[in-house]
Amino acid sequence: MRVRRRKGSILVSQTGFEAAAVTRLTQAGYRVTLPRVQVLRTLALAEKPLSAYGIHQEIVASGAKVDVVSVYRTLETLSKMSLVHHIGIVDGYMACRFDDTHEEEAQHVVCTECGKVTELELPPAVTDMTNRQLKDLGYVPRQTRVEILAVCPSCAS
Amino acid sequence: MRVRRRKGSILVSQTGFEAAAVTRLTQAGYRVTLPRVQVLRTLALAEKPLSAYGIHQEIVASGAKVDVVSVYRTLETLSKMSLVHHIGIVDGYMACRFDDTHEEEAQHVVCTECGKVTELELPPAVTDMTNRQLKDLGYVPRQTRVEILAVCPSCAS
DNA sequence: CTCGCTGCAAAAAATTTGCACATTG
DNA sequence: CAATGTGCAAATTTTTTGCAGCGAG
Repeated sequence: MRVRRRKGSILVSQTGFEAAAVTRLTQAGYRVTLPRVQVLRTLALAEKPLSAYGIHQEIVASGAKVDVVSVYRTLETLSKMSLVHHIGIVDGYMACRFDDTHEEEAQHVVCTECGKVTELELPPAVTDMTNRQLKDLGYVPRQTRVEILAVCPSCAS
Repeated sequence: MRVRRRKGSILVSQTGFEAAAVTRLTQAGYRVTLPRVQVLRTLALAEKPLSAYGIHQEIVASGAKVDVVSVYRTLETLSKMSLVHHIGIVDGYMACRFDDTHEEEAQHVVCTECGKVTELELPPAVTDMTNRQLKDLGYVPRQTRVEILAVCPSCAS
């Protein structure tokens, strides 16, 4: 079974996230186990970022069962694979829907009203200017993570 | 006792942080209490962000004593006053050394090697472009918080 | 003096570790 | 069948709440 691959940061279709993730795990030599699928699925359906503990509660509430420990360990793995992102501001994880592993950048808007988080792509100029300033100061840019607080369209209306 | 005040985001002198903070608290109608001073002092001296719990441990280790609860409550107050910033990526608080309350913006670089965090000011062009994009998407920008991971000058050498 | 804050006590929530056993590929 | 990953048990660490009493202004 081959993965559909495209150039650039093409968005993977909503429903395809889980399938794509499974493939990526397999290709990387990880096993596809129940806890991993459960976590992936939970995050794929989540409206807002969930903490490790929260993900566990969600799964249990839905009738299934996993150990909390497995959730923690799973999140470590998925993070390494860039299949999930950790959002610092709200301390929660969310599914990363970009097809390629854009490990170098992560940009999110967090709605201060409803807590929803959206992954976005800032214009390259922004990233470039930021990186240039960092270099001027003697830093070596690794990963530019931008977290923005704002009121989302539906809450603003 | 009058505060020295300057226009714009002028940096308060390192040692003056505590004094300035005390004045700001007073002016805002907050009381200047031991726990608050302890937390302010601890953060003023800290090399890297400390969690609430970590701050408590630090204070206790130094021979003084406060209740953990007070540290948590103090941090809430200081955050509201923008005297301290919470850094999401590393889940820690750090002293905010800018004189005016620039509540709308916060930009920090976190060193992936040593964990040190530096507050920085990005060129207005960056902020402007970011805000414009957000508005185009229907968002109402509130606070643009930028957290960047990089290797700091001393670790890079 | 008088609220605003603190400390204490205690419970709840979140995270971590070690080891025997189950399961994927 | 051999790692790799899971569940269980238990300890630890971190955070929250309610209330009586102290002390900053």
